[in-house]
Amino acid sequence: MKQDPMNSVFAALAHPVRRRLLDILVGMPGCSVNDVAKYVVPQFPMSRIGVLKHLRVLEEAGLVVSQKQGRVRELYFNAAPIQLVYDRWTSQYSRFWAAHVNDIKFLAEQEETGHER
Amino acid sequence: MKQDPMNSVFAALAHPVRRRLLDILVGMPGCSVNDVAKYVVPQFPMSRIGVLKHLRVLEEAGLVVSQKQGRVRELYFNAAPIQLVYDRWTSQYSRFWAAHVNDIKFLAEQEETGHER
DNA sequence: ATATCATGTAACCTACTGGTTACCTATGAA
DNA sequence: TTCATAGGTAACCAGTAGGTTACATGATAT
Repeated sequence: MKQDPMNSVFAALAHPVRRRLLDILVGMPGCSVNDVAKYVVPQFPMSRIGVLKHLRVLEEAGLVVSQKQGRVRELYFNAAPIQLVYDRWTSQYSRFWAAHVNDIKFLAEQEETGHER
Repeated sequence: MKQDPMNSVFAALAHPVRRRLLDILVGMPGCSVNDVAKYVVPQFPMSRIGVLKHLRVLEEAGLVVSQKQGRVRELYFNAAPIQLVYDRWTSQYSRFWAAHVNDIKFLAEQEETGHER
């Protein structure tokens, strides 16, 4: 059905609740399902099951990986699918990105020298 | 409804036909609606109106801009919204991109020295 | 052992997305 | 003027995405 694996990634990123979920997992890796629900529900009112279903979409896209510890499931963000998308798009649209490569080089040097921000 | 302008960008990118349309416009800037339909329909069988509706979604997200010349509409890809998304995401997820910054630096130097590929 | 808590499944409902056909408008060509 | 062509609107329809409640399961704490 989804012959293109990028498709599920784009589809997963299309919903604001799922992007928020990724934000939360980036900031708090290893979060449990209930924890993550506590953080997202005030902004996007919905039931715990709603959150669960969004998490499943993210997992099927490979953007979230999880590991069960006892009865809690630890959730982690996985950047690999996004990087795949990025690589393909930059090679295809590279000339449209020319204006930004200097910013990226700057960021790269910041990372190398250990400077934060 | 869409308080976040990034939302419409992500939503627009979520559909494979719309991503294909962007590809076509990157390769053939100034294409007409009918031309673009001729290219996309063999891959994604649908009517001209279907293509038209996808184009509208892309335009509302700012990913496509158009300009009417006589009775034909010239369509162009616009990278600005994608770059906005990219900027916000890299600043937020920068540490997850560390493994790739060297590739990006390499790409940047390729661009500077005018090397293609 | 029992109660509680974290997670998951099932069934269902609503609204919107993605598609269609039919018709309309306006420009360019004969 | 008349015809063909490029584009657009309107109305409609089916499928699925996103949400719910109710219930089930399995691990932990008392």
